Amino acid sequence: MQQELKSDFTKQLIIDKAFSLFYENGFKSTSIDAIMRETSLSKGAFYHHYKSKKDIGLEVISLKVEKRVVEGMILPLMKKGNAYDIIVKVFINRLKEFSFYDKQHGCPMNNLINEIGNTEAVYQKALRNIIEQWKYALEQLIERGKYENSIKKEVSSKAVAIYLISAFEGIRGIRKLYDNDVVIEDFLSGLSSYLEQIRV
Amino acid sequence: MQQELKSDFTKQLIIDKAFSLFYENGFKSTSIDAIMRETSLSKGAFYHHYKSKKDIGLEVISLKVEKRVVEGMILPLMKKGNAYDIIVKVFINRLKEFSFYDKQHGCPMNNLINEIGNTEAVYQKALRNIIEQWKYALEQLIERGKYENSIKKEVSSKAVAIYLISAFEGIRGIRKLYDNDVVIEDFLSGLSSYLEQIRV
DNA sequence: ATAAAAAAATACCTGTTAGTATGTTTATGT
DNA sequence: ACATAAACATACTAACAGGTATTTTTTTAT
Repeated sequence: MQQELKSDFTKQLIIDKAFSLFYENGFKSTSIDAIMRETSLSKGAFYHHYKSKKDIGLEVISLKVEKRVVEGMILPLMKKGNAYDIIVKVFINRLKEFSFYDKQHGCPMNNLINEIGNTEAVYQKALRNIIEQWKYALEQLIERGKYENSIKKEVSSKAVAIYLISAFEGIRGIRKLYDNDVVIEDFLSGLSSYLEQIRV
Repeated sequence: MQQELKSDFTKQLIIDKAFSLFYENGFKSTSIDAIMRETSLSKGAFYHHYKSKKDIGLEVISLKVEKRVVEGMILPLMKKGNAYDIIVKVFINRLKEFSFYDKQHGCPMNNLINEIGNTEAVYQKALRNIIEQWKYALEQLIERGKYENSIKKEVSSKAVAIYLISAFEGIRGIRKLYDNDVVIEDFLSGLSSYLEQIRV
């Protein structure tokens, strides 16, 4: 039992450090050596727990990246309350509240989508799965908003959902090119106006 | 004179092959050896014309990537005609007309933004420069549309411009995760509705 | 024709990479 | 207590990376 705890702890440590390095320097630029240097463990420890770099990449996507999107963008959509208000709150507030570090490094998911999203089918599938979850939750909320009469009945839930997600991921990338938030402020203004148009 | 032509030809060949490989496999995953294998020339030829990988990266950005965005998304905005119609045409049509290859590999600029946009100041600047040109041209066109009464006077040109660009780049990344165009069709529906809202 | 310079090729160097083979330490079940 | 297996460490390999040094080939100006 003590052994299992130790194993779980080590695996979690490796995943956490791997996520940070992938986020800061990219997936391809991060070596197994660099990850294990961060954990203060050896390469032997890594290959005892994971079978390849691809393996840890998939673990990071499904455990860390997905968790981040679920907690930051999906679960908040499922709360009770006015559907329109929830969308505004989640999209606008999340963008406003990113740390400097997060703004500088962009969206971990979007970074991976653009760096390795079309290189290997397994990465593609793991990342697509996150987008699908997000898209589905947002579509459901918009449907609810139409039903509860806080969102216009004429809008297409699918269309609004993918349009919102695309815009959000897009600005997260573009912001990486700047040293200030001007571009985010303009974006927020555009987003607010857009949301006004789907409001009932 | 013959020598200069030869030199120019070789440099262009290297840039073209480098662009294709960066686009298909990413910047970091593309080696100088791989580029020169494509040109059927030697490494010596590469280092005769360029001083480093960073050097060719910047050349590809400012000559190939920028050209692509300018020709595909910026110059078409500057044509004569109804401003609103031009925006619809450029954004909708361009997205519809991408080849399978282009849809699969995403936007070369967006790929680079997310892969190396925050690693080196020189890359950041070169890529930011393209975004700024695009943003400026779009803002100008929206202003013209307001003046000519094809676009609502209440909208913020800056806000609409960055919102449109973000959404466009965002969907180009997300599309990489899929094997079909469903996500693009939904996006186009969302984009059309959005544009309807800024129409006078 | 020939010297100088540009273009390109060859061979190499040093560091890094993912991954393996093999050993040592630590926990576990009997 | 002891055999077994898991956890981890050490040392290595083979391929590949970016870059350099040096030589050969081609062009150009005189």
